Amino acid sequence: MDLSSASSGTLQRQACRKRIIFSQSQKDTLQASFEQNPYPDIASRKQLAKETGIPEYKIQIWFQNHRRSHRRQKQMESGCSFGEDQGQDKLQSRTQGNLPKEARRSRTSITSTQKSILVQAFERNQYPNIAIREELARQTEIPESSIHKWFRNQRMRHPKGQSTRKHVNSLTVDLNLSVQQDQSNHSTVRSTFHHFPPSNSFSRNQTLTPALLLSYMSFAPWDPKHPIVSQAPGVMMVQPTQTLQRGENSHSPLTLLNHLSISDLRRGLLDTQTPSWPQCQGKCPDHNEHNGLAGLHIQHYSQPQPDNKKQKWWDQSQQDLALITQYWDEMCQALIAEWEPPEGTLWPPGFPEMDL
DNA sequence: GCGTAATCTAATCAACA
DNA sequence: TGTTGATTAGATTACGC
Repeated sequence: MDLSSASSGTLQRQACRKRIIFSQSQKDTLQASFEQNPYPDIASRKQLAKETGIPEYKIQIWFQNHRRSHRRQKQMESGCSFGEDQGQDKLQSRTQGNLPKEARRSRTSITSTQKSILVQAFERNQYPNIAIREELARQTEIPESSIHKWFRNQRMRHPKGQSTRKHVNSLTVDLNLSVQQDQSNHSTVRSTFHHFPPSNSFSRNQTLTPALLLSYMSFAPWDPKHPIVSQAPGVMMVQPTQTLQRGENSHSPLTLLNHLSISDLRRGLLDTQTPSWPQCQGKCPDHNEHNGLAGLHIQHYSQPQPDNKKQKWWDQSQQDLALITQYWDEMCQALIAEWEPPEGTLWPPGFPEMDL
């Protein structure tokens, strides 16, 4: 199995373990145990697992969820007051750390071989779905639940910036984005190509977001001392916006050669009030979604996104994309209007006649 | 629509090299 | 003592009834 293949947000459904429904007798057993002790140790959980036939890690999750709903219920009963109950719960939960040695699951020791497998998988995907975790469990002979914990701990302890950067890079690869520097044409002029991805490379799950567009643009080697605007004969190719918008099957990249200042475009985009980036309203629990790129919101595609979120995001992106392309058109038209091709400008073969 | 299983982050404890 | 596996609370998502 290719562990990297199932890593994108497209696997929303497969990403989650199949939900099981406990039978009434199983619930009764768990409930009875909960009333005796809402914090069962590993031995009790294993005993419950044996009695109910439910895997031990699921019992652990059941207790976690049940404690939470129990707390919520108590809060409701006490008029939503964050008072003593919560404090007691917190105290109780924290004292769990002082439980006797046998209360916790024995610490899994991971060998260097096993670790190298996990690290490789982690480098490919920090959020493995159940299929990948189970495959890793099979490969390493470590329980799947321990693998899940290992990834959780690894994400926590791994430098965020590293993963974010890696992620942006992977997006760049995914979208066939490339920035090429032509060093052959002119010895004194920096001719920079900016290839936009073929429009058909934007799938539902690989949305060209404004932030992505900007992050792509930021790859352009902008140097204020050496603006990209060239004084040399050059070529400007602009793919019609409609192709980008309609997603037509065009493989010819949108190319700007020599005459477009990326910083201008970027400034224009940032100055534009209309594109509304998805904002975190109030607190935003998913801190991973913040990478500080110009205060924009970079979607984490490696993490499965809920469908409703994806849909909103997609809808938003469609609107934003339309605005961007509209701005793009305006920019291009302005440039075309102002630009006078120097004598001797060579048009590429098959390049359509432009009505200048 | 609701209850809840499954998942996430963040904080913390504790085993072990 | 630092590293890291295990556990917790709290928040959220989404499945199944």
